[in-house]
Amino acid sequence: MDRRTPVDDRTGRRIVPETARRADRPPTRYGSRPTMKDVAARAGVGLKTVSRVVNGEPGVTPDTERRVQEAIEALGFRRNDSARVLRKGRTASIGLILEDLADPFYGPLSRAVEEVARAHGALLINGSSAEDPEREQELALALCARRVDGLVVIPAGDDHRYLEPEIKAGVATVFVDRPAGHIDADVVLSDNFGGARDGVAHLIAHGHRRIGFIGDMPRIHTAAERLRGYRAAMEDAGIPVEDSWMSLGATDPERVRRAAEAMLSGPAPVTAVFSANNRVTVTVIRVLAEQPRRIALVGFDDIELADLLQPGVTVVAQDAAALGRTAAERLFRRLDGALVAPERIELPTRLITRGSGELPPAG
Amino acid sequence: MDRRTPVDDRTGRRIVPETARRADRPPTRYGSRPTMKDVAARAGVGLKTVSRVVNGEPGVTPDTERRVQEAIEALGFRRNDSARVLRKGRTASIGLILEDLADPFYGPLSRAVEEVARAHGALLINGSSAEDPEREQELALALCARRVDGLVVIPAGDDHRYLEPEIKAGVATVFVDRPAGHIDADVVLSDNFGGARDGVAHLIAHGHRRIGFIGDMPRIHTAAERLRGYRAAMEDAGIPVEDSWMSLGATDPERVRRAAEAMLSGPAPVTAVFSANNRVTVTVIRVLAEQPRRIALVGFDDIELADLLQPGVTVVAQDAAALGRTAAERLFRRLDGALVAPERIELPTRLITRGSGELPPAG
DNA sequence: TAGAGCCTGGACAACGTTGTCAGGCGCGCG
DNA sequence: CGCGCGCCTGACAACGTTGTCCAGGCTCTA
Repeated sequence: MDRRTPVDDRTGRRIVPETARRADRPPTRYGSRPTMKDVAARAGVGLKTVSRVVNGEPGVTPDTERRVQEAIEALGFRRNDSARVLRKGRTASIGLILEDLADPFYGPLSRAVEEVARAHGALLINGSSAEDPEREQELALALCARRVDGLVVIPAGDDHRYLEPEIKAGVATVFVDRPAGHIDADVVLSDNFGGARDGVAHLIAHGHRRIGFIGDMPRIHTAAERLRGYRAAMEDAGIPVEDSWMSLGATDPERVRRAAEAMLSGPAPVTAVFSANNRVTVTVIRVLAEQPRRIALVGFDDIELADLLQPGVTVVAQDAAALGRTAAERLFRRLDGALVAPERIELPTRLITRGSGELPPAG
Repeated sequence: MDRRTPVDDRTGRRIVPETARRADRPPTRYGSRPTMKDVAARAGVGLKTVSRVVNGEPGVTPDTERRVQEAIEALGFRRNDSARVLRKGRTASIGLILEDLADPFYGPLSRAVEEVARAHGALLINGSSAEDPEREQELALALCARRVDGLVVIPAGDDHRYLEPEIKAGVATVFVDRPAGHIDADVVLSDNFGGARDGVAHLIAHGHRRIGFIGDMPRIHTAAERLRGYRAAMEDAGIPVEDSWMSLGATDPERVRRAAEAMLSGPAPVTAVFSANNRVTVTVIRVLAEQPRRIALVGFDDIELADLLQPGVTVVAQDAAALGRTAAERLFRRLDGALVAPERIELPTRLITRGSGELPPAG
């Protein structure tokens, strides 16, 4: 490292002052902004004429338009959209509330929502609820106070009656990944039940009967649905499920590790595990790698590099981008006034076999 | 899958109408919103008194406050922040422009920015530039028109003079991950040069002399700095670098694969590779897995599951969350009026050894 | 009991933009 | 030559909120 510049001991940061401000910079007062009135005065025209030019409205002589453009350029004018919003009623922005921006599952989802918003000329405001219903509500209402045109919500809570006045007032609202609670609204979901059932059936088809299930907290809809899928697959195959094979709770590595190790020990350990989301899967992979026997694994949600592990990880993949895209498109169609009755849309999942789900039961 | 509900053949979506709206719902006109005036009328008080209650200002009798609260409740009133912003000048929101929300590197970064914003009572508006300078500018100016209080920018372009009027007008602006072009502004960077140099020196220390470098397009600052670090390490060790060992360009899998395969073939192939970002690393791992000999690898940026591969992937990790946090904190300190001169802050990187970087040169 | 001071409440303007409407000018037609 | 029509242009109000300022009523004290 370059040792000539001072380094903050505690943080290790290196701090270098930037070059001094260039001398030719005009002495402008900070914090002031030219308005259309200023532009009008400078161009020697009326206020409304400036508005016409800025918005590309017809009815302005080329000569006048040029004068106005010059004044705008000279003053560095930029229209104040807050005032515009106040006047027009629409903000051309939508809100997205998800659980955690840093979770790799939500990256593609929010990117997809953003793309659709961009195509409709809208900006995206987003916030993370951190799986806290109160924070979800706080965020949603703050966005409504900003008068976003619409809201895409990945619910943390299970009661969304607080949004009723907003929806009535015209905020187009679509729920994604999990259904809304106690209100009628558009919902876009993955086929959590079917996906989990297919994944577990896949393990059964490869000879497993003692299959473990490790999932998220049961109050979360997706977790409950995936458990239901597991139970359905086992029942379809006529396999009675033992309580010790199922573990639901927080997805932190410590708990998941304990749960997995419990299922894998004792007199009749499981020979396969179904892990019900990406965070759980990552920890389960670590635990299985330490086992003397090869344990089969199918995970819900795809994972980067899953194909490079030994063995490759078989997963039930959901299409996060499609979830986001579908929800956002529906939101804008509603804004265009096309839709009336709320609908529930379910997207299919896809089983991707890579090896871990095809392992035979270990003696 | 449940076969009783209709399925759209093309998309595989299942569509179910939600239950009919509840009958007890009052017939409200959509799109209308009560204002403070309405609340005042209903409560039988003046407009300003409502404002006082809504903002928790003193000088209102408990009895009056109760009456106002009841009216707010009854009408479902929610303050219109657009009008508030217009009046007050501050929006309590900041903008974040990054390259791609879906890139796992930017998830923790934007999450960190959001956390800091939240602590300051501000919302986060964000957009992706898709590495397109024009789109970056378009987004930045749109956010300025919304009168965001500040801007965190991961630059796609290399000329940011277009932001000068905005910064002068008081938009607190901080650049992250890459420096700003042609303007003085706060910058928060990782030590790309030092990190790359350390990573390459690590390979040299394990006996390698023929070391390849695969990086991003050289116009991107981080890519250039990491290449500089590679060259410095090689020079420090007195190893002359051959042109065929270096490859810079787009990070799509096809190009990276061709580049890696080229370095690994021929009469004197490289025995180790330094991959200069997360996307490159993922592809290089795939290519190396197909090679008959064990090739050493050090990558810039950490990768999930890197520890579970065979061998584990040695990386130079940067702290994305710290980048975002530092930038956002600086932005808010500037908003508080504490800062004057722009600074350049550099965060250290960390070498994490997991096996792939410690392999000896293969015969 | 009267005056001073405090506390509560409300009228009014202003924030910067856009929609409405009317005025002025030039040109074509009768 | 005069009238009417159409095209530009600008004055004005309104969007919903907050800051300023003043009025009225109350209490407390001399």
